[in-house]
Amino acid sequence: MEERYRPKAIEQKWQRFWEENKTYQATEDGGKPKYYVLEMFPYPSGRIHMGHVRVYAIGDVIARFKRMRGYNVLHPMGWDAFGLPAENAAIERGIHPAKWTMENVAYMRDQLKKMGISYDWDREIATCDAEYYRWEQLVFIRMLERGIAYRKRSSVNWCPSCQTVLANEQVEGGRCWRCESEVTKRDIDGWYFKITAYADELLDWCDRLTGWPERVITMQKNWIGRSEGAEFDLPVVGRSELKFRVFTTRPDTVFGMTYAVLAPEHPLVDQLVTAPGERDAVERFRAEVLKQSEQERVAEDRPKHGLRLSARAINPFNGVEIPLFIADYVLMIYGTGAIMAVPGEDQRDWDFAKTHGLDIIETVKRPANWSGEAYTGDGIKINSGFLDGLTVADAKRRATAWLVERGLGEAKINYRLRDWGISRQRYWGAPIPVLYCDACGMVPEKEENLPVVLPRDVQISGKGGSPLVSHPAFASAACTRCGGQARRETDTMDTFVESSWYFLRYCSPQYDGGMVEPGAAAYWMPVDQYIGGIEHAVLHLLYARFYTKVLRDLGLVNVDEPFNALLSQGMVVKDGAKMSKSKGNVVSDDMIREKYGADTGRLFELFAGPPEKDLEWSDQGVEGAYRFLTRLWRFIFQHRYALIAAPSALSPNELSGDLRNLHRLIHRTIKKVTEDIEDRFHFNTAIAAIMELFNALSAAAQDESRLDMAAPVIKSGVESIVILLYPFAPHIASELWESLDHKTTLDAVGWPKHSPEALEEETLLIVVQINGKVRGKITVPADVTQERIQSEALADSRVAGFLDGKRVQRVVYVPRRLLNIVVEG
RNA sequence: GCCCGGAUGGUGGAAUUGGUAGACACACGGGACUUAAAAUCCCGAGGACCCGGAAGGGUCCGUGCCGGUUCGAGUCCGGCUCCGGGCACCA
Repeated sequence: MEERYRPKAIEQKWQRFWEENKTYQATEDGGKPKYYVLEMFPYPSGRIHMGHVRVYAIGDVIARFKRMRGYNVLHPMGWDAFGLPAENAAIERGIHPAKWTMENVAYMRDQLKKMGISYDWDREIATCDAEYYRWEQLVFIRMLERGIAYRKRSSVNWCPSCQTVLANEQVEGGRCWRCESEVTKRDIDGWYFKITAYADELLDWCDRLTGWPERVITMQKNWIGRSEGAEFDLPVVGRSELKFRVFTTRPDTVFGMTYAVLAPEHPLVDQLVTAPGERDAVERFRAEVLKQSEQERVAEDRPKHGLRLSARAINPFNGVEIPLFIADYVLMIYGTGAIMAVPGEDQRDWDFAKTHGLDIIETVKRPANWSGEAYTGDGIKINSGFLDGLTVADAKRRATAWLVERGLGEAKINYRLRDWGISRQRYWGAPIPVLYCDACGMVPEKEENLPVVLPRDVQISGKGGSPLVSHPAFASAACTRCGGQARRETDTMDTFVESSWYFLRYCSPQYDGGMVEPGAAAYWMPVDQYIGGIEHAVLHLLYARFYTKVLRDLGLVNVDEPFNALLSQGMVVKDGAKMSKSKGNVVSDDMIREKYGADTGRLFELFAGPPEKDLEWSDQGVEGAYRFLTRLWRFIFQHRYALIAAPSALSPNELSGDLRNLHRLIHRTIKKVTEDIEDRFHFNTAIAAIMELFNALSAAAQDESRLDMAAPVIKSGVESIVILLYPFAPHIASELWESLDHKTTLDAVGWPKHSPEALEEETLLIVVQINGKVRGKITVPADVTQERIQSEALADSRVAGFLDGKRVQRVVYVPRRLLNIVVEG
């Protein structure tokens, strides 16, 4: 053992040891319970920095801890290797996306190894590997057969900068999630996954995902946006052949309907409007709506624009004729694209009615001191014919029943969630395995032809769309049905498809009989603990849940949900912004490792705060972590031979006074660190407890005269610290363990158990309060009665001074902790 | 606008179910070592005020603000303020 702590040398030593011994290789055998811990895999964008390291450090603590606790742990790593930045690099620097990606992978893999993260590297995968995405293509064909994948022409979100379509989940406030360009609308043919078919199941399972953070569940529920209501037809006045369907969540308010609105692009509008003058007005209105939807969509409190049509509709409930509008606040994409308007009980309708001078009928009795506009609360129905006197909930049921009895409508559930658009007009992604034949139309690729390999020999210019379109060998192919000339699909899949099942592939990464070897999936799935950033609360995490359910229905896995528990870690922040290359505020992990070592970098990020909170980067904080490891190193170096020589058998009964307290602290620390890691993932307090124990040991070791007697306790304390520190700072812990003359490695040693006997206290510190204020503290034997404590407290001179002869009204005793004497005045 | 979080020393953060607020660490101040500095080690510390020559001792206030429940509130309840996040014409 060297006197100086040289992190670089020992980190290399142990990393080599782990690699050579395949310490972290996971196998399916063993009588141990399995534990699958996974961090969201990274996009190989270049370099890992300390902003990225946090999630891996968290995952590694859990993986190492669980191994020591006797679990068979799967902890894999791979690369989300398809995506736009690779293409952009190709455009900017003329490097092929594949080369750029794999170079980044090589560098980042090396970085992760140098951080000492305990991955089973034999299971590494990259999603751009044809042996990976071929299974996704096979599943695509299966989804196609079942109608879960389908093609349609639709108005889509288009990112002009990325030159591709985006899914709804990938648009944030009208902007692209990646490049923040303003998203526009386009009518385009594309492929969709029918996630809406799973809307109910995705929603129902939200309440069973008890290991997920509440806010992620809330976000997913909101995103799915289930609403129950009714649908029915409104006939058009004087045109018996024409009617339109409306959806409402408030069928109880039908008697308050004073007008109806169609979305501007509603197909009925063209049939309703025949007079040339009105047609022009409609077209002008539509043009205006289309224009504003791009720019003013995000604007707050947008005024509602509408155009009154000459046609009128009939309220089927009371036969009343009502005016009909087209208006921008009704969307074609939700419900039926048409609404009945009830300004009395809907704020949007109220706003519109006010600006257009329309009637407002109240159908729910307002509370006594109500002063608002539209009333959306509960109450008793009024002005509502046969619904009068009912509550809102009862009236909803009655109104719906009324519609059903007459065959006019039905109960209906609508979702905000829309099908997942997966076509991307880009090169660097997994090819969609279908062909278009002039004679046969769309035909799937034959299974034996899979994978449809993404060709490497392309020119990427960034202009004129995907280079696949002009790649003759790829784009033209023989029809799989008639053998005739066919055109291959040149869109590629959204990269979120690859990340929707990578956790499955880790179970059997080499398996060539399908996506996953059934036995391996049955053994490892689901992921027991998933860790990642909150930014994927509705993106990746919703897609992966959906895709898993599809795979389950295809018989490929037998789990309903992919991730049993989720930990959403906070960002690493520096100078008030998230640490990122584009912000220019990154701290390189290479530099941290060079100066302090991987253990220090990890320890700092774990100690600075609980994982779910944002973490403020602090150079001094890193220094502090380094100082702690150095002090520990030096302490063990100094006392090394005494510690090795000291006997280790200990019984609390043989100890007295300070040493017994120290012994108790050791076991209290073991208990606390165990619980902090296992129950709450509060690594910061676990590390604080370790530091506290070390401070106590240092103090005990200073008294040289008693060192002999103290040695066994100190030895036990030091060894406990080294073991407890292992998940956080594995290299230094391993080295210190070895230097204490241990032949087995820490992975084999196992996690310590605290001894309940050691925790027992022979004396108690009782806080004495008078009227709730601390007035004294007394030390009493642990087995003492309340009466005894009370009399001792009253005898305490300080306490007596405060009592000052006042009459005691009441005494509250909290066993073993506190005595509160309540006095008059 | 709606729905979630959050607010504790100079700073990051502790405080298990209501029971000693501020663990641990950073920064800071003082001291030791040193020719000097760095490193290291030791000591101090929420604020205001009081007693004492001093070492030391004491009182009051204090967890964003106002109120409540309780013997006792950082923790529970009601009402606000500010900050962060999500959704935003979804009928």
